[in-house]
Amino acid sequence: MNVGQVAALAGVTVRTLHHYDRIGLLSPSGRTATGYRQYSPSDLDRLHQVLLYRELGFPLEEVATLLDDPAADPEAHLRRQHRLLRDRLDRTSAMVAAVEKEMEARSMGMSLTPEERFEVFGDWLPEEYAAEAEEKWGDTAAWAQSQQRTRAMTKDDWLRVKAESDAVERRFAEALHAGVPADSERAMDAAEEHRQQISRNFYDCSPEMHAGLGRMYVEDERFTAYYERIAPGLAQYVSTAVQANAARQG
Amino acid sequence: MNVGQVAALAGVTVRTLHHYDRIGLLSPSGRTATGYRQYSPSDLDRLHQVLLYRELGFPLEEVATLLDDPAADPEAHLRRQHRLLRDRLDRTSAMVAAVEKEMEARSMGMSLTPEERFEVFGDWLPEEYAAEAEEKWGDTAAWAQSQQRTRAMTKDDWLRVKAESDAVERRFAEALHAGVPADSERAMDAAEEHRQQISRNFYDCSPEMHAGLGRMYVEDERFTAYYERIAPGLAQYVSTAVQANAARQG
DNA sequence: GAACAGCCTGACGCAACGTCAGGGTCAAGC
DNA sequence: GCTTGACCCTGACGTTGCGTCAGGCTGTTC
Repeated sequence: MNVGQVAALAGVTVRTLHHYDRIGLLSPSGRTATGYRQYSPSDLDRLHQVLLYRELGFPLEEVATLLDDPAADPEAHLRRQHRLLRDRLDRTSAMVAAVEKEMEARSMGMSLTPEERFEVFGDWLPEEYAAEAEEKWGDTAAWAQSQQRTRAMTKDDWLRVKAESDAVERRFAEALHAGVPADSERAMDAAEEHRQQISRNFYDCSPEMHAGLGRMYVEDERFTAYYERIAPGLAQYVSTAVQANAARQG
Repeated sequence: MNVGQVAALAGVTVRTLHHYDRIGLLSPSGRTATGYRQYSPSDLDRLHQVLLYRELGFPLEEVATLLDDPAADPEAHLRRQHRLLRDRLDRTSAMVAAVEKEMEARSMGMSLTPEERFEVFGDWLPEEYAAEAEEKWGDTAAWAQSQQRTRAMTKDDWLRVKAESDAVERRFAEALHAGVPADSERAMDAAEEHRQQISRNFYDCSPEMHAGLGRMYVEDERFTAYYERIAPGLAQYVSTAVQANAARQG
């Protein structure tokens, strides 16, 4: 097949295929004597994968590394795509629900607080993050353990985990609001609860690892944003409490 | 509120807010004496809308025209956002189903045809298109009529409409495959059926309007791609048949 | 009053293409 | 065998939506 046909089949432009060729993401396996690109069935396979990952928001360079990884078999890709798509499904449902909530509120003549309205953008951990996390920690024991446990979780398990973490986040927020110092006993106790929660639900989280997480809460702006959305100053607060707790343990 | 706080609340970067200010999409309603941006609650409202439309894939310039349209009240935006989100939900479900189908096929040791695998990218009419269509035809009587009728449609109605149009597309494809000329009686009859289908389900489609549609099938590459995915050469075939039929009527 | 986080305005960089420009190629029809 | 029109090629520049410094003011805190 030549470019035009492939483009029509896949619903992309010819220019896009040229681009993928240029950057080495998808080079047709052959050329005619006159230089026309010739796409084989396996090229179409690859294009299909590329488009799925692209749709999920992956940068093309990352798509290339994913697809060129010899350790990742086709089924692994399918499983990952399936998981990411379900994540998106959940996220979109949440947004639909949020819009419906707002419509309802409006029709009753009331309006929501800004926090409530931005909430849905907050329940994040979107596709991009999942991929980055895997790249960062994919080869650690903790990641493997976490993957194993979360794979076995049912919907109910997830709700329970979410409720647990909401609760500990509330404890932090209340302590902050009450003016309790972040390195106080009370805050450190919440931090310890946080650590044990992670250990129970995801992976064995040592105080050292927990301290590392704590640092990330202020260094990675997405984590910062997550906590700041719950309460201003909470990211720094949790970070300090977690690190103080780690020091106390050690 | 100043930039940093708004950014944390909404889960975007400060740079993004600067950008929105620069392009006039969202300018804070005030500045301090020293030039600091000050965001009011209504600025937050607008930001919320912006982020929703952005999430749905609208270019920022279009978001601006949407939000600055004095004729569009907040509820209209909510309704549109709701519709677009549900479209995305349907589309994502379809993709999940497609991946599951492929996983199943693989586990049984068989593989799908390329057409089957790209199908899901094909059932298009995504968010962007809906917006463009409205911009193009939003002020025509046909558009209003179509909006009115489609609003009243149930899920079952949609399935029926989809089945009808699939059937007429198959008639075209079979005629093409059989080598029947596009301006033959048989092809023109299919075209006439197509026109009446549009008139029944969407808006009164005169032969002239139908001829215009026909031209678009070869001029707009997305329509072309749609028909080409059913069968190679079908876009041109349908276009010719539709225009020949219009000439026959006139 | 010194330190440090937070804000400002340029200005350049980048990803993923869109969009010509200028020029060969292929199939169909005369 | 020649034209015509659709299709292909390779540059090369343009666009969107920010990221990422750089260089400099502001505001709070100890």
